[in-house]
Amino acid sequence: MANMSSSVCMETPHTHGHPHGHTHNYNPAPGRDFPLQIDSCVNPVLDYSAQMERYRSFATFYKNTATAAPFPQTAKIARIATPLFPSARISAMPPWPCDNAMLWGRKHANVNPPHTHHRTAMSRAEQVNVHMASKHDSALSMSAENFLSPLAAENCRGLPVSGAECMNRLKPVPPSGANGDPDRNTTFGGMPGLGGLSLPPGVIVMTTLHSGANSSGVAMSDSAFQIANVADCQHSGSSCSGSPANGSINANGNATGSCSGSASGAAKRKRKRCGVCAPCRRLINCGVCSSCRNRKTGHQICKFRKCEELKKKPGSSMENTREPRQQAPQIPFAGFSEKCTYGFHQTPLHRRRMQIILALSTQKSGLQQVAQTDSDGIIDQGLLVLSRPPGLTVYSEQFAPDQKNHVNTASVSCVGRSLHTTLPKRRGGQVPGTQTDLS
DNA sequence: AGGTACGTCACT
DNA sequence: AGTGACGTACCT
Ligand SMILES: [Zn+2]
Ligand SMILES: [Zn+2]
Repeated sequence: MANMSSSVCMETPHTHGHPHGHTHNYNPAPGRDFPLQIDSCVNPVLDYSAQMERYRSFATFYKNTATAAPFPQTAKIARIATPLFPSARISAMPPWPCDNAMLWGRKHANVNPPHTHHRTAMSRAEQVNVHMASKHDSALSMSAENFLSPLAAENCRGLPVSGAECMNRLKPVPPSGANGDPDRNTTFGGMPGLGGLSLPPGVIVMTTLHSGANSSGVAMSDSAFQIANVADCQHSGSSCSGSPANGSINANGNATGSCSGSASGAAKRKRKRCGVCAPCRRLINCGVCSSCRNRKTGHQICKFRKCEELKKKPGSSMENTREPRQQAPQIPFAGFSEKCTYGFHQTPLHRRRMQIILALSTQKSGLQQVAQTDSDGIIDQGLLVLSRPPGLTVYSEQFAPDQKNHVNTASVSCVGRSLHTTLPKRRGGQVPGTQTDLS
């Protein structure tokens, strides 16, 4: 605690990549991590609009019909979400109506190991996951207090600290994951900056103007939280090429190709989700689609999470067969083989400015970092924050307010992966629940 | 045992 | 095509 402020790592935007000669400096190669940079305001938006419309209708329906707890799992979520969003406990409402504990890394994802799947059209930098559920403020109440005080932006600036100190945060923390009791000091709980003024080890500052189109008044904060299951390549050295048995999300040693037991079981073999497509990377159930609503009897995954591959007919795209050929392109998460939890949060500042915060945490080591916009500036360049290996490297990359669609989109790169989020500009009682699986 | 979700079918 | 239901594979 004494070093709350001293443990802050912060780089200024000019660093643009090689502040300390860290191992994993990010080369902002356009087209690599952010191939959609240019049209990121187009495709994602379309996606957003489509889903938004859909969600609205669902939400409207539920607003009128459902009353207390349309989603019985809410309590569970609230409990699970607590470490990140304390008020969730208070309100007993999840940030979004869904029932997915997996999103917090406590559930197992049944997916094909990456190397057995031939990815098709999925760019890892694709932007997806626009989740919006029309709800009331109750659902939003968790935002501001839960994540970061609006003042934090001001307070976090200009706190030069050596990367070494960031390493202090690397001390192992009991995997809250076990489940059950995610009490404070786990995951984000140990992130002092999220509740008050000081900041966690890493701080990125990305800035932008919040073109608040309308709503001159101050809006409440919105946030989109994401959990990333960072399946990494056995840090240092052996990449995860061969065995899927390393305990990361994609590595549930299942019988993907090897068919456990009976080789010719044929017939009823269930295909498994690819784990890499956009829907697969989405970890949070929307809670409002037909599958979510009908989960009890339908036994179907959320429509927004339905694997693209599984949507295809079993026969098509010889993908289903075995043959790995070569593992899907994977970005090395150097020295980072843990699940990573991250959340975006935006808070309106004075005068149309919007602060975007990215908080990131590994569940096991407790490594935490936060990236956020500051109140004046220019975003463009990302800066990097970090701690050294096996730390995280976070770069702010892009923040783009979209006037027409009233959303803000933020993209950052984290340990080689891009994270993207879309947040509603106005409070409107909408709670984005986006997520991206980084694996 | 219990949860998740794939495959499939019936109904609309 | 969308939805709801069921059986059940595959997990923990
Ligand atoms: Zn859904
Ligand atoms: Zn998939």
